[in-house]
Formats: sequence, structure tokens, C-alpha cells
Amino acid sequence: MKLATWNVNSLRVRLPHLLDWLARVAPDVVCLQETKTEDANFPAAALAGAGYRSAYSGQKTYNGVAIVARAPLADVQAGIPGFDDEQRRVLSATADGVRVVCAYVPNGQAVGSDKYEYKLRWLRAFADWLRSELERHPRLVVLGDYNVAPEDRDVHDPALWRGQVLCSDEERAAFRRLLDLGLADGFRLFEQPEKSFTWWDYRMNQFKRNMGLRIDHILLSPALAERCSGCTIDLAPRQLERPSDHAPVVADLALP
DNA sequence: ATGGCGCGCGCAGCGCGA
Repeated sequence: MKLATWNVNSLRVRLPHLLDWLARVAPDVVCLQETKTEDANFPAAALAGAGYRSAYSGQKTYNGVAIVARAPLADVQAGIPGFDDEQRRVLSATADGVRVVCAYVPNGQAVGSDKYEYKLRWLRAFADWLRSELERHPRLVVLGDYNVAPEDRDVHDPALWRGQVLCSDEERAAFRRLLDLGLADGFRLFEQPEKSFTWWDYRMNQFKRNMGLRIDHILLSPALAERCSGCTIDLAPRQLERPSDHAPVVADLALP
């Protein structure tokens, strides 16, 4: 089973890239973030034509998440129960017996800002909820744009980014609390190249210069982590014309 | 030097992302 996460930065603009990528990579499940698409406009028919079903929770202009899968999607649930949030950032569904959570963690804008406080509050609610989800679903995978670079090795220039949003101690502690629930960072289950990143600013040729951060992650429950046979970042879509600023992350699970 | 790019919205230029 091949699972992926990709912040597409507008599904309307990136649909051709997504369709090409689905045809080339043939994932079983893809979690999308920043679809920026109202549900009425979601391109479900185009994806169905490519052999994929969709579940989505979107809004105009901002945010928006979707799960695209070959198998039927059961028990679809939007949001974090008990956490009142206008912003469409979480979508969960079960595909082939695996509970899939798609998440778009708030960016936080700047350390100390209102949006930063919202991000920390959000991550606390997310962790509290995932604790119970892990009990309910032994086969749980949480994929998405976490907007946190967990360690200095996930940052092209740690000195420049130290204490900045995406890298601050509080954000990293919040990410570690997710790992402390028993979730494993799929990417770090394997030997990886140095300077592996999933996001590069559009400006200043930062992708060409590999000035990036690793902020998109696939977190696996213990039962899935022991079945995980690989986890990679696919740089190809970031090299196309008009790319998303994020690259997809792909995990392979050897499930019976 | 604190913007540089790309997106949505909507028709100018701004807010936002990370």
C-alpha cells in the first residue's frame, strides 16, 4: 500500500500535476492540503476518471484538505471533534482497513503572534484527539503539512531559522508530543540523504539551491511502522513549470 | 536590504503562505 501527502497550493492550478503524478506513481492514498477549493468545485469527476475516489473538506481561498484513494473511503470525518474551528484543516477516512488522517497544521506566521498561539492551541487539541484515535485504530497513519521542521537536520540553515516560526522550541515540542503518543516519523525509519526537504520558498531560486525545510510528514502507528518498507520525498513535481512549493512524501506499507 | 514568488480575489493591490 502506497500512501502520500502533498500540499498542492491550490488544487485548481495543480490538478494537471496531480493527475500526471497519480498516473506515474500510482499511489493508493494521497492526502492533499491547501486545496483552496469549495466542496461544490472539487474536481471529483476528473479524479474518478483517473480511477480515484475523493473525500474533501474545503473552503474558498484558504486551507482545504482532501483524501484521494483507489479504495472506497469509509467513515469520513472532518475536523477535530470538540475543537471548534472554521478552518478546514483535518479530514479522516478509512481505506483498505487503514485509518487515514489528513492534516494541514496552521502556519503560525510569526512566533508570538495570534496565529502562532492558534497553532499551538491547535496542535494541543490535535494531539489530545490522536491519543484516542490511536486506541480506536491500531492501523493509523497521520499525513500532512505539519508546518514544523522537527530537528535542525530538517533545515537548510539551522542558524538562520533558530527560534523562527516552523522551527521554534515550542513547535518542536508540540511535534515531539505527537511522537510521544507512539507515532513514528516514517521518513526517519530509514537511512536518508542529508539535506532532505519538502518545502522551498518560491523566491530567490531556493529550490535550485536546495534551501528548504522538511515540514511535510507521515506519522505511523506502531502496527503500521513495523510494516513500513520505505519513505521518500519525490522531488520531480517541484521541478515542473508552476509547481507547488511543496514536494510529495510517499510511504510504502507491506500490508497483508 | 525584511523583499524577492505564487496564490485567491477580483480587477488594484493586498493578505497570506512558510
